[in-house]
Amino acid sequence: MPELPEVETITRDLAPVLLRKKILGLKVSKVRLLKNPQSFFQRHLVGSVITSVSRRAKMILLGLSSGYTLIIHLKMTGQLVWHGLSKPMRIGGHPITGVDKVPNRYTYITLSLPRGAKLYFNDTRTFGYWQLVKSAALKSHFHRLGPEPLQENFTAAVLAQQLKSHGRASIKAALLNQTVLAGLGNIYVDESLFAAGLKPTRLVAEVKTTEVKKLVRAIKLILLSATVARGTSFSNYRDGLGRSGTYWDKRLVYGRRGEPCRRCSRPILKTVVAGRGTHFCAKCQK
DNA sequence: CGGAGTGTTAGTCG
DNA sequence: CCGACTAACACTCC
Repeated sequence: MPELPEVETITRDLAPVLLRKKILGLKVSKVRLLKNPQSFFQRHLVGSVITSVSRRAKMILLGLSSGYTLIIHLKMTGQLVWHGLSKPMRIGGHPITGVDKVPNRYTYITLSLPRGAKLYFNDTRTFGYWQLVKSAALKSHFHRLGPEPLQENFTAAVLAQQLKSHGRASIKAALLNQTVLAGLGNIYVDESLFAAGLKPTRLVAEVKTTEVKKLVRAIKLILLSATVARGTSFSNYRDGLGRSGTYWDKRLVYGRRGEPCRRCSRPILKTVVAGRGTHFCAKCQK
């Protein structure tokens, strides 16, 4: 499901309702989704207070008073849904057709919070996970992860450096690689490559310095406007304010096979690159 | 009904 | 180390 803009949106929505709240209880019906033993979660998660809510790459991070950080990865179909007693609110995640209520049959983890509030984790395909890592060890835990593309210090020079050891890969494969750059996924890689005028199959070694500059501008622009739009959603996804992510309407190539290119009117093509469905315009991308 | 495809990534193999 | 490929799983679409 979610790439950087979606996870960022979910994180921002969750922060005000989770910050400084004590975790009163934990219920798990699919232990496989926990990366540490459930007893470990009982000890270091339950009873602790959430002291920070943030994002790194496509992961949501809850800092805890126990000295641990809870890492939540939604992978393809994970959802986080917060419910308060007085003010039901749905936060994050994509719809599960015909399953509007929580908890439902895909709810595998539930946190109990003060005043009867709950945080539900639903995940149809069950690829997502929860993991506790010592907060002091977070840096080394993430040491292989690439830079955050929306940070000021992410520049063309930085991307060029990151791409250096991947000269024989396609530019699409490299951008999907989270150790090269953190947070891009299939939608925003296709959109960024279109915006930069680069064909997804182009070998990294063949990408010129001026093109890396264009690419960095494109990535920042796309991710920023997608975040402002509160992400992309198929179908009837709702964010924390009950609205849909609206980037779907702004996308220029993803999921537009056969439709006219917005720049040159030629039909958008779909192929497979790096094992993923890939959309591009043969005329506008070289 | 069967098979392909789905927003991710860890693991395997060459 | 690098990169291609696949599996993990459940569901939708054709």
